[in-house]
Amino acid sequence: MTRRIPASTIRRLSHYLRSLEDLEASGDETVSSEELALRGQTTAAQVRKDLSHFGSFGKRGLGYRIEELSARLRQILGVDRVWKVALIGAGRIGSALFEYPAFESRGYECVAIIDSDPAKIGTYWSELQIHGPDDLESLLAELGVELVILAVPARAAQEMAERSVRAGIKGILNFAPIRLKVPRHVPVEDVNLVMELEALSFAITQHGSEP
Amino acid sequence: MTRRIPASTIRRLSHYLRSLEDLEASGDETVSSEELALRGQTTAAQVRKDLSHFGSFGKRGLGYRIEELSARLRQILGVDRVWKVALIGAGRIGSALFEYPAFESRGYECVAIIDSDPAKIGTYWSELQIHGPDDLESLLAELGVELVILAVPARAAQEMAERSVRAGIKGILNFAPIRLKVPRHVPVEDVNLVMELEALSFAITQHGSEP
DNA sequence: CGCCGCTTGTGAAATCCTTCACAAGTTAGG
DNA sequence: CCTAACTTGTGAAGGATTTCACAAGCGGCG
Ligand SMILES: NC(=O)c1ccc[n+]([C@@H]2O[C@H](COP(=O)([O-])OP(=O)(O)OC[C@H]3O[C@@H](n4cnc5c(N)ncnc54)[C@H](O)[C@@H]3O)[C@@H](O)[C@H]2O)c1
Ligand SMILES: NC(=O)c1ccc[n+]([C@@H]2O[C@H](COP(=O)([O-])OP(=O)(O)OC[C@H]3O[C@@H](n4cnc5c(N)ncnc54)[C@H](O)[C@@H]3O)[C@@H](O)[C@H]2O)c1
Repeated sequence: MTRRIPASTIRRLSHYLRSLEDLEASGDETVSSEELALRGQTTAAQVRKDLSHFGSFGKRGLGYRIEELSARLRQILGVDRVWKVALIGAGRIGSALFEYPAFESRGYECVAIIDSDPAKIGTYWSELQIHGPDDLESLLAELGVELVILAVPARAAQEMAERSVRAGIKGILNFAPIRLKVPRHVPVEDVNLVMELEALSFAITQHGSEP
Repeated sequence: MTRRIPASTIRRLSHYLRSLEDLEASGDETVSSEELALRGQTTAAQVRKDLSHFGSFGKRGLGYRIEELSARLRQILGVDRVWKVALIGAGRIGSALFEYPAFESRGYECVAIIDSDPAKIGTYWSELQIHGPDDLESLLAELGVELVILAVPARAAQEMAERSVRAGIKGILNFAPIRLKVPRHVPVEDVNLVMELEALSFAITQHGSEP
């Protein structure tokens, strides 16, 4: 039942989970694929197919038990536990991310901050002291860091990625606008603002010329 | 020749454009689909197919003239001109974005900042005075704003989106973790950090259980 | 208990996207 | 001018994902 899962399915699973958390708050017990589809900008069939990749969690005639399904989704997405994260690059985007509460409330706990700026090294963000990059490998390894958020300038990103991999981390969220070269077993998610804007301007331009 | 274009094609086009800009700097005159594929983490056939959606820009036996192709890509992506952008929400993520230089250097010019915090209204970021949300519609319309970057809390996002649309804007880059409901002709790109992290933890979890 | 209305899970069909494979241009060189 | 070496542009094939459509399970009610 669990073969190769489309990336788009995973993104939708995240959506479903958020919808379920909203529903949980509002007291309902069950939800149908129809309702979930409505909130997720997709179709009921798609919801059922997405879920069917991982098993069958619903009851015919009734729908899905909200609590049960959200627990199951958390398990599938791997967010039924706390992930230890290191932030590399304590600049503008790094500080916005560090203070973003959704971060921690979703189970991503920042346990280390690393920056190369001598003016920042040694200072504290909340309880966390900012470290220089020299002892990156041992620091990450000792703390058991699994995820790295890379928010350094593009020219430093490849090196920091390689050193993080050497420290044994398991995945990278990369904000630098370059394609990182890392071993195949280390997943990388890229966040690229300029690309998002270009997708927008394309869509707008297209729209004007083709009604 | 230009039918419905896959979203993935557009993302790759952005990549090609960045690669071409690198190549431009390094003096070469032409580039092959092979070379472009190498840099873009894709295949030569994919590059040619992507481009063929929009016409034929290469010379057989030779490849693509770098300058010409990058100009053409800029045209296709709609970045051969300056887009006027408004930033709504001058908080942590808003300020990181405002100071991000890639922004302006790629033709996205911030011409207005809007925030509801009385302590921020009236203050300046660089040359730009922060406005309150009261006169949002007239402000955006007068300035001819086409793109909005929405960086307000989730609960305020839908309202700000609707008012921006009423002001005549043409697209939204949305950082709030909700699905905006806007007219079909207004494209929205969502940036959702938590979803990216969940994709990572899924990939990692999966990897462990299925070698 | 049996029927009804509802909703899931899932093969099969349809659609969308990528890869293949090759005819046809292009340049260089003899 | 002819051939060799390259490289594009593109139908057709192949693969992946989405949509369709319906059998089958479930709860409620008479
Ligand atoms: N600011 C944004 O809105 C934004 C948006 C999208 C992407 N990005 C990307 O995110 C990255 C960071 O952007 P920023 O705006 O926060 O830049 P920034 O200059 O504000 O911060 C970068 C930080 O990284 C530190 N640094 C530099 N080299 C380092 C190294 N080798 N090891 C550890 N730390 C190092 C610097 O000291 C600085 O504190 C860049 O790649 C940028 O392109 C930024
Ligand atoms: N901080 C991050 O790293 C991060 C990452 C991803 C997404 N986000 C999302 O981006 C949005 C902003 O996050 P943030 O961390 O910058 O929050 P923030 O609280 O630092 O900033 C939000 C700003 O919006 C202003 N605001 C509130 N209501 C407004 C309204 N109606 N009109 C105009 N301005 C209004 C506030 O005064 C504040 O300045 C949120 O939706 C958040 O979920 C943040």
